[in-house]
Amino acid sequence: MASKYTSYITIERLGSVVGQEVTLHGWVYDTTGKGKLQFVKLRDGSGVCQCVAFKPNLDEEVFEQIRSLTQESSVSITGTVREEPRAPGGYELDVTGVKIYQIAADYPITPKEHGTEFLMEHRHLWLRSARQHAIMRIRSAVAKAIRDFFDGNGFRLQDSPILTPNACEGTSTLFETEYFELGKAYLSQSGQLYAEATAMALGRVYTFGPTFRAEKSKTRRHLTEFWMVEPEMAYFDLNDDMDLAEDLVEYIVQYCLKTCQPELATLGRDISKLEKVRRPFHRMSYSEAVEWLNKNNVKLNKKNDDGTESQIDFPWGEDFGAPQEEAIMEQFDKPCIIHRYPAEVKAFYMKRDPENPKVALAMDMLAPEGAGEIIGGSQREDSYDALLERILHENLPQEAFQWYLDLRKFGSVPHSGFGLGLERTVKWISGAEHIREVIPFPRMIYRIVP
RNA sequence: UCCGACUUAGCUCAGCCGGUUAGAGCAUCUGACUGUUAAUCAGAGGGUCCACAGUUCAAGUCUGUGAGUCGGAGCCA
Repeated sequence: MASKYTSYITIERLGSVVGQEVTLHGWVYDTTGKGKLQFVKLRDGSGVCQCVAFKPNLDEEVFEQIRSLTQESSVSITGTVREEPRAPGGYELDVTGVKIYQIAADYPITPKEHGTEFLMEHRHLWLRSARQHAIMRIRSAVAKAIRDFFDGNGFRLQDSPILTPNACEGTSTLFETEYFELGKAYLSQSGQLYAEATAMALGRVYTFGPTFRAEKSKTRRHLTEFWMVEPEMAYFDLNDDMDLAEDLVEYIVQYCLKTCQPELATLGRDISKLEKVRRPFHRMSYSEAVEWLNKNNVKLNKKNDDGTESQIDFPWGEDFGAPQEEAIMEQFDKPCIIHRYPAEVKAFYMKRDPENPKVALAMDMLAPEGAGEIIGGSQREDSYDALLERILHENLPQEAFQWYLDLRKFGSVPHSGFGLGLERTVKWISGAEHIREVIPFPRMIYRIVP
């Protein structure tokens, strides 16, 4: 990576200084030795470089300092860069000098196996290990791909508020806090309503920030605090919305393939699966999906009144759960968009399909390899009367939504948008087992430390 | 909120049908070693068996209650 801040060399740029004496600044990743020969793997955030100290070639004092280094000690090591096929990474440093900042004692995360509970308690240190380091670099790349994609397509970044006066969709449980004399405030579960307002001002906008859900979810794909990007576009209908979602996801995946090969290799990710993520993706309507489920005998587990369970054909009108989505996705090796869900199971602001008022112009994008839902979106209701009717029907406080209704009063236009979950996308691309591994400090129902 | 699992050394785990002084590997410390990749070899130290109550001659092991953690469902990104 080009940078003007090159006052010292970093490990990822070692290839450009072969034969020269340089000083690396970092932390001891691992040490091993064989008497007069000592190996120190040094990491500096950009990579890992093996440094070799051979006693007969060095001052007694320098060799003893090298020998005293422990895992995660902070140190600057000077030496000559050499190409060395035996070294991981291909380059090696022949040590000539060392400056110790701190000898670290009893670093808890050893190169041996650990359980996730232990690692999560040491999340602040776990981030230094190779797998987590690779995942965090992929997360950074996904975020950059998202910003590049929108910035390059005429979108403007418009931040939406995190403190909000009311529930956005009225369904999910929110974190609550006192807000001076104005009563209760809630942490935002979506910036969408505000994005609709800024889209009416700037045409195409996106909000990208943290979002909060107080649901007591305990699964490997849920966080209570996660990052979501939400584009909102004036004069986009549902088809435009789905096209944009496909373009975005294709761009993100291809960008990671282009810029994160070493990270994907560290994670042992099957690249060929990601290479297949090319437009066009699969699409099917909810009704087609229900038909497919019943044709393929994917039954719905239904609890009877007496507590027993029975398996029934999937009834039109019921929302899909994880088992249905997984069954549908098993047949695909790239994402699939399911659109036109029953209006009853979807949010109040989604526009009904003029051709079939029973369904909403909604869409979800499911990712393959069991990654599940990464996008949810819709064309928005743009008729004042229809939106007001929905608000009243859902028993939402009309006053709180007056500004939102105003958008349908003063120059209402067809418009659409969606939300893409950053962590779910990173989890899919990196192949991480659990969503808690793809955000530096995950917030989950039973964990807020560290 | 519902269902299920787990808790023994710093870490990962074993511990039989309840039976003597609690086991291994790794990590740590000491020593040997010129190419290690989770090095190897020799030695040393390291335990409130999650907590409380109960059954029993005897509980890490059986029973009950509680706590903590994890997984799944629902909700959704």
